[in-house]
Amino acid sequence: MTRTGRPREFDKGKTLERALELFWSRGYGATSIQDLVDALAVERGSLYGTFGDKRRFYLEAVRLYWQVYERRLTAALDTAPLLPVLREILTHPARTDELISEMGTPNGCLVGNTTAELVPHDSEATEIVARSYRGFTDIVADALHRAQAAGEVTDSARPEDQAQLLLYVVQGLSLVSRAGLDKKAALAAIDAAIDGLRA
Amino acid sequence: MTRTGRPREFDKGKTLERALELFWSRGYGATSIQDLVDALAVERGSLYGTFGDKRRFYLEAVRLYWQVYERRLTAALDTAPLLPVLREILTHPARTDELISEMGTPNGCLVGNTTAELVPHDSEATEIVARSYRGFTDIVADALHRAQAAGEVTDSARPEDQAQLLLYVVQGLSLVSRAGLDKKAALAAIDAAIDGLRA
DNA sequence: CGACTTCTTGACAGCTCGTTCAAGAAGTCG
DNA sequence: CGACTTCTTGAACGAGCTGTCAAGAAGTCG
Repeated sequence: MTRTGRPREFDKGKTLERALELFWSRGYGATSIQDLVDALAVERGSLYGTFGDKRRFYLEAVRLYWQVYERRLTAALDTAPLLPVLREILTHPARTDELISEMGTPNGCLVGNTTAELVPHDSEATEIVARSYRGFTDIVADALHRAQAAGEVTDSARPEDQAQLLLYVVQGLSLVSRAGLDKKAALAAIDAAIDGLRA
Repeated sequence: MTRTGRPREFDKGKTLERALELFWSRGYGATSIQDLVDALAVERGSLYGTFGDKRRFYLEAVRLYWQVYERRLTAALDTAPLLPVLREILTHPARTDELISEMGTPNGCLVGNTTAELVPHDSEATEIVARSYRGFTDIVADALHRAQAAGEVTDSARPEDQAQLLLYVVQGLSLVSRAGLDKKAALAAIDAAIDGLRA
């Protein structure tokens, strides 16, 4: 029996979501505990008591991010025709409306950012992002498989390989766009990729 | 006239190259001045006197990286047929043999790594990587233009758009591969991309 | 040789950061 | 109320970092 003590004064879930936004926009290393304390209105000791150290806190945020993204991706791709939706997803890689209020994504894809910053030297982070990538390709490959069967997508390549290629495209777009997004050029490139999938 | 004083005891160019390797493999933030001092066998004061502060040092290394890569890319793409070479470049994004002795690249593409770590909040870094990306797409678009004229590459999309897409693919591959490279899957995805360019 | 310039060395200041911890506050239960 | 548990607060610690600087070494030039 856990004898109940003083109740927590903040919402753990909401706090994790807000920390996710901060980590997302600034990255792991550039987000200090003090930044979190200021933004979350929760003191250091409480953060440590609730979430463990900074690294565990961050990894928990990444897990949440992927969890939400995976659910939205699965839902979005369960439709026909597939290619228009796929195009939309590529151009808005993380339209996770449930999580962030602003229209644009703070800074590309959090999984990609984590890869650049912590992988491969942090093995737990490596496992999380590897699983996320595998999840993405599995979901997309499933959808492409259906779309191939429906005659919408070319079967000149296996769905898994097409999905892997799309993963590269999303992550590349997300990364390169940080240096300044030429929307016209980006859209044209995405269209070229989508056209390459057409049957 | 500059009265000559005590001569420098280390080779500036070689030192920059070795610093590049270190920055490449560990990233900007994770490479401390002490790491550089140990690896380069040059004391702090000399580094500061020769290269300015850490940030300028790093940006100089990135400039060198791109300079070498650009030269090799231009040379490599000046050939026909284009697609086999393009495939090779995608799968070995930074085979800059002149710079590194080992076969594999220390850690993806340094320009991509810089993008993830310093862009957009560092404006000088942003300009460097943006110029590099533009250089890449210019060179590749030129080659694709020739290959389209030769009937090797499909003209269903503009060469610039195809080049932009290839930039995304290289950077995406470079990033995602940090989480563990499934060579079979990666090659198959690249092949799918190359096949999509075929006329 | 002596004046002058530049490079080398490594100690040091100053700062930021992650993490800990003791003291107190806010609950529950008997 | 009093014992017990858990959460809160914020000061303090120690580690690691970047950048500086004074003293000395190694050259050139007159």
